[in-house]
Amino acid sequence: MQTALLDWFAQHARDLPWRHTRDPYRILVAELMLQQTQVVRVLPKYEAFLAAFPDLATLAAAPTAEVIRRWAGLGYNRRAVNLQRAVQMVLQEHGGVFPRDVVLLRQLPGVGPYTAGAVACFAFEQDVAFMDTNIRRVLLRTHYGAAQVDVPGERALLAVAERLVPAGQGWTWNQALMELGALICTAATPACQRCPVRPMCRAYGEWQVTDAATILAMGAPLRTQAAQPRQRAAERRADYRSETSFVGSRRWYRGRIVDLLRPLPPERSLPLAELGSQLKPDFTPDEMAWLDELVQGLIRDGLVVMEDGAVRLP
DNA sequence: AATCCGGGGTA
DNA sequence: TACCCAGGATT
Repeated sequence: MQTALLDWFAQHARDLPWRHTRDPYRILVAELMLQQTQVVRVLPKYEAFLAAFPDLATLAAAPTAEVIRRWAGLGYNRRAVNLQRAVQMVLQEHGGVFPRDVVLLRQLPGVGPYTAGAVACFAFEQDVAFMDTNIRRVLLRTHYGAAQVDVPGERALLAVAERLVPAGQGWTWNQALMELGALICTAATPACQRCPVRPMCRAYGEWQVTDAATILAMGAPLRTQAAQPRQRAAERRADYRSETSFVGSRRWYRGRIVDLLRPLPPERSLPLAELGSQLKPDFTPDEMAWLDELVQGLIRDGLVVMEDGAVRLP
């Protein structure tokens, strides 16, 4: 499996900016931006952000409001605050030298199991294993097949990932796994016909059998594609259901508030009542409690500060 | 283990 | 509409 995937990656890897550096600061910026956010949407923001904050010290010293402004369009604005706090911690608690150990990396705000492993691997080229949505999907299919039952837990899957990392090639291997998940072994309609590890993929074998059985039973004409999974319970995240009508949701209003505060000149703040009326045209005083609760949440996240009943970016 | 946290693209 | 995306923090 290793050789086939590494050869494929050498041929088909996308040219992504964060693959040209081993600077842990630049890697961390990329990984924070990429949390739950597609590569194509990070691409236009990444270089612009680094142009504004070229190094760790610049970002650490910048006004948080400016960091939040530069984060516009990426979503999950807490990540911007976490990122700045993380580099401030590197500066203050590690003398400006990025920790290499995943246990220490893990202590930085906004850095969980995935990001700690990714920084250790992609910045410091350590042969570590970690799990993201791409790697998880690829390994589930290759090693556990198409079945939706008896899916392994995260521990077992991580153990599989660790066993696969080729010595001395952790960087390329993990990039390749993620690239395969992003380009070939996609969630809805995997392009098995172009997959370099198809011969050793358990799911592909099972889909072939399913396809053949269908042909026998139905007399269906031969298809060029193997049968595809109709649903993937194990890969499904918890909060997909009823996320309909995002507009008007709490998350949506949080985003609107930050959007309203972003263009304000430095140190200018917006009275709560004014914020309410800008948020929704028919804003009434009895909705003030609702607005205040919303703002309190943003304050807890470090995205907003309030003084004298007026709010602004920190 | 469940929820919350943005936003935009796609079938 | 439902799904999906280089996850993390909180409870």
